[in-house]
Amino acid sequence: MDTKYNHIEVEAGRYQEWVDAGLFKPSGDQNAKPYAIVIPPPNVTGKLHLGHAWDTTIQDILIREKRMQGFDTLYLPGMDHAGIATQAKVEAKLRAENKTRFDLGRTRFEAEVWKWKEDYAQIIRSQWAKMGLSLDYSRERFTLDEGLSKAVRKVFVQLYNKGLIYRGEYIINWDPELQTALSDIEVEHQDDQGAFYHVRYPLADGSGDIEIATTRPETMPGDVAIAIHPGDERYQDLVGKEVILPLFDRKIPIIEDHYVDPEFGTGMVKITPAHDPNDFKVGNRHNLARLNVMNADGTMNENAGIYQGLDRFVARKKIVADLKEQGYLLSADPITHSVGHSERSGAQVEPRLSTQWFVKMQPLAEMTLKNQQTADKVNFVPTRFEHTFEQWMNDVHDWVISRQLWWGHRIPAWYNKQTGEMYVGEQAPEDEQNWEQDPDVLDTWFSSALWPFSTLGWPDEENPDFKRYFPTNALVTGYDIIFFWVARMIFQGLEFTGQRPFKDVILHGLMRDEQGRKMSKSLGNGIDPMDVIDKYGVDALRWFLVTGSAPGQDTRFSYEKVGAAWNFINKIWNASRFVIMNLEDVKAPTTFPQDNLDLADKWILARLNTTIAKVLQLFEKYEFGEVGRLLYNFIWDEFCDWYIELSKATLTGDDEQSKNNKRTVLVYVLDQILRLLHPIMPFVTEKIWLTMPHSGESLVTAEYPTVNLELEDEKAVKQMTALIQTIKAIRQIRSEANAPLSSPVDILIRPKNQEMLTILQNNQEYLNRLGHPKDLVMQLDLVAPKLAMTQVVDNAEVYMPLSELIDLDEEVKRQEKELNKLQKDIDFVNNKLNNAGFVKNAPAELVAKQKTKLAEYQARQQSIEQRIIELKNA
RNA sequence: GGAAGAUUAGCUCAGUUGGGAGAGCGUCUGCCUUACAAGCAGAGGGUCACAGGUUCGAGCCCUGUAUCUUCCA
Repeated sequence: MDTKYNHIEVEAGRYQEWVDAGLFKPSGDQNAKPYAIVIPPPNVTGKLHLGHAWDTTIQDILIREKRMQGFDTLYLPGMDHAGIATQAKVEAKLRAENKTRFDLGRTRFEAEVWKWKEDYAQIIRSQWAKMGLSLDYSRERFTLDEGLSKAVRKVFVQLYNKGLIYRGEYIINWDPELQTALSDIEVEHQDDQGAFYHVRYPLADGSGDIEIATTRPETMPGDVAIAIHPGDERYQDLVGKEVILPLFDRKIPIIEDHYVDPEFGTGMVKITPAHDPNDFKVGNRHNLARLNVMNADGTMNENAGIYQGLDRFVARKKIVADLKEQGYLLSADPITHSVGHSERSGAQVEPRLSTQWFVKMQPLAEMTLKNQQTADKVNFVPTRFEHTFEQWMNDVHDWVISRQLWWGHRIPAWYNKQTGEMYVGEQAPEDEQNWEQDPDVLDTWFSSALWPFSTLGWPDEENPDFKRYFPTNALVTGYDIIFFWVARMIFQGLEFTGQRPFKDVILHGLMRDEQGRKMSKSLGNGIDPMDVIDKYGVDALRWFLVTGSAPGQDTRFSYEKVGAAWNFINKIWNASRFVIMNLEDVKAPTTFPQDNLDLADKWILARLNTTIAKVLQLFEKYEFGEVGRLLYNFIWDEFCDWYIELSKATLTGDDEQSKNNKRTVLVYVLDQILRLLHPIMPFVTEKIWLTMPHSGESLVTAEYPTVNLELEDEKAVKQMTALIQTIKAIRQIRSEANAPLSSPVDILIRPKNQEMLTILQNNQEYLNRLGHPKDLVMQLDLVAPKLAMTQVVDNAEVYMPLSELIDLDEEVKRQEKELNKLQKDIDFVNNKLNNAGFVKNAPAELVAKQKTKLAEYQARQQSIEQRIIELKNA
């Protein structure tokens, strides 16, 4: 083995071996419990980013742990056709060739996108492989697969027949750049600089003017009324009158509507039903015309008069200039206001009157919220996101599902060429030639909402996968897509399968850059997980992702943190190297020696057992950060720093029996450590495991550690703690006295009692190894040397005579400082014990513990006081 | 306007039934102790944002305030 962990060598070819050996396929064992996770399908046009890396790592950890625990595990891969994103990319490619999709036509364009899709799907698969995901590729799905498309059609038709899908003309969010409808949640609001234009509208009867404030003067040609709040005393005399629309010389009425906020602006607003969602509702109430003044691409149309053909922003400038010139503009005050932008293109969203398909959300939301009151509810981790979800569901709007795109599931609705009659069905009407299919496609999320069951064969409810693995066990994703995806899967799952689609939703946070900013293309601060893997290896990346944060909490990425993960792996690598180098011909560690265990052996086995118990508990609660911390501390601090160091004393000795024992324990603990770590860092653990004696083909299917009550040993832990304290005392004295291990010094120890003396005597080789005394004296009745460094611990006093070297004053100061600290401790404990409430109310165990502590402190205090006197008299 | 999160060591962050505050990185001192110098040993460093409250006991529970962030309208 190399002296350094080399991730390239460790990872090379391994994944393919696993896949070839079929280790990622479900065992299919009918006696085992099923455990299934479906991957959140990445956009087929994209590459995986750190967010994907994060949730797939968590998924893979869960799957690998369950697989090792004997579950029949299915981790199902797949991708999403990502309508808008993919189409946009392919159109951009065509543009570079000076072509548009219209040049190709729908069929050829779709073929072009499929080609594109194949290329990217391959990239994504290779990235999954690099991440080490234990996916069953034989079940890979794509949202546009025939089976999934069938599911989409069935769902659409069924919801339509139930009256939960409808078509109608409403104001929707329109992306003028991509020229498609967007759902509410595809609109991102951001504060933009704009202006509040105050415009004078003359009354038609010449009796004066009114003042209207607007941020969108370009919609003025679409104005059909002026509204005031009913009963607004200031304007009572105006109701029923008309005003003349400036620049357009058109008369429009003044009406009353509750929508108007009399406190805001002038208390009068212009009503433009075709260009504002609120005005649209006002228009409906008052039966006003819907005057659309814009084209789909955001330019002004024929209803805009002389402004026809101008882009909406150009038109705004022009109209403002004209208003000013003709004396209608009273003022223009700069304001910062919230403006909607397309999540995809970034274009300013235009509220647009248009005929679209919608899902009626109210009944679905009610059903979903009701289900959350039952035992079949979906459990969110952390639970606070359950409230986020329910709150959104409580106030959900109808979902615009049609998109004016070519790439996606075509809406299964046909219109009769002669009669205009509409037909909705899973198949085209029989006389298809007389019908025209709706040109639009469905929102991608409409199909991904079905993902947990459509991938398992639904709507064929007899499909063995669906029967066995649905509902799935866990869904892992970022909290940022609770509304987009998680919520929709839940209500579609309930509506169509009658069950929750997954039991638990595990949400992680957002990966931010080193300064805490969101990673984004425009900032160029994104980190490609593949670069991280190239530099540090995927095991380090996985360890960082999963242990570096608390549940649901955002995390800052930094190479430094990944570097720390690398260091840990290197530590494991080298510890393993040590164990393997010392193994001789020790066999596979199926068990550990029951007899002849020394104190250190019993201790490390007990500590291992405690660690296993805690890890198992924490995994159940998805507390990966805590799992990491626990394993890190056990491996580095206890196994490496103590057990391995102590084992050297035995291994360099010549007692063959003890040496063999030691080897067996070393290899047993290492084997258990590798098993514990394998779900998190599969590559390096597999490599090491295969290098050392092992039984079985691969860690992937090896058994996960379980708690073994026989290994518990409180006494050993207590004794070992005392031994460690003593060794630390020696080291501390040496360090304080600038006496490195290489300098020969005598060590004298006065144990507190016979038990401690026995412990020390039994473990003298350990004291020698880690304390390097020239001479080691241990006596119950030891007479402390006058001039010596002293360290008092719970069960012993440790001396290092240094008559020539010691700085007496310094040593007295050091002991006084120690005494000071001790006094504070004593005061603290005394305060508790003197508090009647504490003694009465605190658990007896705790009170007893405090009493023990006090006794120990006082004993140490006495020793130190005595020592100070001796030093002063020296 | 509504909701959620954050505020803990110089920096980045943990801290899960309330019982003497931890890690990584950084800092200081000393070590090539034959697994690892990307390491080892030792040290220093925190009125847990602030103000109240509950409790024998609060980083943790409750109320309020401040600052920052996010989501929704």
